[in-house]
Amino acid sequence: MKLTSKGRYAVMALTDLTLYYKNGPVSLRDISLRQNISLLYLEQIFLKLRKYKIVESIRGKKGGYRLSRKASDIRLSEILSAVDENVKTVRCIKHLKKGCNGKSIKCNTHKLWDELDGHINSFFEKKLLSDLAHKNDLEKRL
Amino acid sequence: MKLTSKGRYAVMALTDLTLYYKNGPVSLRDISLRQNISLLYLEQIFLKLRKYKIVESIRGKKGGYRLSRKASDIRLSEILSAVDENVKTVRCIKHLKKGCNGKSIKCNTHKLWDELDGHINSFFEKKLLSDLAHKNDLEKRL
DNA sequence: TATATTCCCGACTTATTTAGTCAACTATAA
DNA sequence: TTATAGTTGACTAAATAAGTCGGGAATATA
Repeated sequence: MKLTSKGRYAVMALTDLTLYYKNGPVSLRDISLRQNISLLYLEQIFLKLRKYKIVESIRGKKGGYRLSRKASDIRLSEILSAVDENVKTVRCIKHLKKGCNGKSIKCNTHKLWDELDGHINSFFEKKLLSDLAHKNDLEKRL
Repeated sequence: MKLTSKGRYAVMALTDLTLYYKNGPVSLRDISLRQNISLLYLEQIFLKLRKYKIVESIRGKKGGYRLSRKASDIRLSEILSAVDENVKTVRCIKHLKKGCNGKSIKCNTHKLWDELDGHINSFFEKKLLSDLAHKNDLEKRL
């Protein structure tokens, strides 16, 4: 089990965005340089974040992105599901085809994976973007 | 994030083993047939389970495997780590190379992943093999 | 002792997913 | 009118996971 870098990057980038947003929007170029994430890859990621209304885009020169809500209103679970890091460990569907109908021993372990899903999801639902972005972290570095 | 099928199979197979063990050892062939998991793949998995002293093997005709301890003494975390499902979401090492030293904003999110690791690990540490294998599940099907 | 069964083990192939790139476009500030 | 920055789909490369193969060793039983 692992979290892929896409979700990690999304969280990192949004933390950066939260910290560096002041008056104007923050460009991906800047985030890319600061966080050392490929610009082209960031574009892919922010496309999804925009579709899920986590960020808003401003085009053109001086353009960039800004959060569409307060950081304290954005759950990490939303971010991860936006970039398709679906915290869904196992789907029974595959097995159904082979005779797993929820009654047989084959399904003995399903409840376990369901519980696990719930366990992980609740972790990310409790965490807010604002929990990660502390202004003082930023100031220390300047 | 997802749990791979290797870990899933390991848990399924051991649940099966627990339920079907009576006097003699249980062969992988039987588990393979009941759980619909490739025999060759099971061999791979049980090799690791044996190395980690979760099961013991009995060779030869009428051979097979048995648990090396009571099911109530086997944590799921052991099973998963045996088959290399290391529940380690992110290692900072990769990033260190690119300048992540635990102080910069790049590491802002690390604490998060560490917490997540702990959260998931504690889930699997609390769960025992015996929690999954209930004799009555078996009897219902006979 | 011969044979079938079962575990043992490394190497190999294939499939799937993730990570990252490219090219061509649209909008807008200066 | 030009440089900047987001938009989009398609593409490639790399990594990982899943699964297979072939040959070997141990042992119960006939």
